[in-house]
Amino acid sequence: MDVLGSDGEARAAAATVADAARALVRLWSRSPETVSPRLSPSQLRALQAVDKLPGINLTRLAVEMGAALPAASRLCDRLAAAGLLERIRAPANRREVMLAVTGAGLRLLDEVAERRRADLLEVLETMPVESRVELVRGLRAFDAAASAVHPPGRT
Amino acid sequence: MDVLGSDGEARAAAATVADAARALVRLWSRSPETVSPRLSPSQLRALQAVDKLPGINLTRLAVEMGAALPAASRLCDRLAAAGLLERIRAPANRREVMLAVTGAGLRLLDEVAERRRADLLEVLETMPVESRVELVRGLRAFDAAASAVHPPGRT
DNA sequence: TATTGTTATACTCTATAACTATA
DNA sequence: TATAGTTATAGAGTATAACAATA
Repeated sequence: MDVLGSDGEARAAAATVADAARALVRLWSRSPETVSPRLSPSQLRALQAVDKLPGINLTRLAVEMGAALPAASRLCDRLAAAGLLERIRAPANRREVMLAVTGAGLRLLDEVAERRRADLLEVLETMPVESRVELVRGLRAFDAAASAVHPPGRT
Repeated sequence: MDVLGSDGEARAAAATVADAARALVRLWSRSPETVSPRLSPSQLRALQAVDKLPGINLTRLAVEMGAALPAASRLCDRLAAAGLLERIRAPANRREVMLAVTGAGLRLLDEVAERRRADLLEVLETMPVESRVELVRGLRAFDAAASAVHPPGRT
C-alpha cells in the first residue's frame, strides 16, 4: 500500500527529477569550459574553495575538496603557475602555507559565474514565465532541504 | 528601462538558478561514487552512451562524448577489462568495432540510476509537496526548453 | 588513398609512500 | 615525536602524432 500515497508522490518526483535534471546539470558543467584560461573541474573547485575561505591552508583545502594532500599541493602548483593563486608562507607558523586567490583568479571566477548566468539565461528566456518561477522556487526549496539533510562543512 | 521588465525577470531567474542549482548538481554528481565497481565520470558517460546507442562504433562514441578517438579507445579497454562492455568486430566491415554493454554493465547502470533516485528522494521527501511539484514542473520545462535551444545530437 | 582503430608520447589528476622542514 | 608540505612513483583520462589494418 501507499504506492500512490504521499510517499508514492515523493518517489515519483525523485524518478522525474532524476530524468529531468540532466539538461540543467549538463549546462552547469559545461559553462566553465568556455572561459580562458580553461581550468579543469578540479582546478576550478580548488580556486572556488580558496575564494570562499581566504587564507586557508593546504591541509584544509584538501579536506574541503575531499582530496589527498599531495593532490591539493599539485593543483595549487599549477594554479600558482597560472597566476591565479598565491602561496604565502604563514608568518605565525612557517610550516603552513596560506592560500589566496589573485586578482586574475578573481576575474576568472567572475567570468565563470557570468558565463553560467548567460548560458542559463539563454534557456530560461525561452520558457514561460510561470515555469521559470516554478523552477526558481523549486530549486530554492531543494537547496534549503539539501542543506538540512547534508549539513555543509561535513563533505 | 526594462531593468525589471520581462527581460529583467529572466535575468534575475538566471542569477537565482545559478546559485540554487548548486545543491542539485552536487548531489547528482556524487551518486555514482557510491556504486561498485566505482567508475570515473568518463567511464560512466561512455557506458551510458553505449547503452543509449547499442552497436555504436568507436568513432561515433568519441563524437558523442566530445573526446578524441584514442581516449575513447582506452576508456573501452578498461570498461571491457572490467567486464562491463564488449568489443565486437563488425561482420560487415572488419575495420569497425561494435560496442555493447554487458549484463554486468547494465546492472551497474541500473544501480547508478537507483542510487540517484534514492539520494534525491532523501532530500525531496523533506520538502513541502507544493515545492516538490514546482521543482518537477520547472525542471521538465527547463529540459524541454534546453532541448529546443541545444538540439541533441549536436553535442 | 580514405577510413577505423590502436599504439606512442606527453601532460594533468589522483592516490599512497617516502621525505623535508618546522614545532 | 607530531604536524605541514613536498617529492617520488604509479595508474587513469586526455590530447596529438605515428602506425596498422581494411576498404
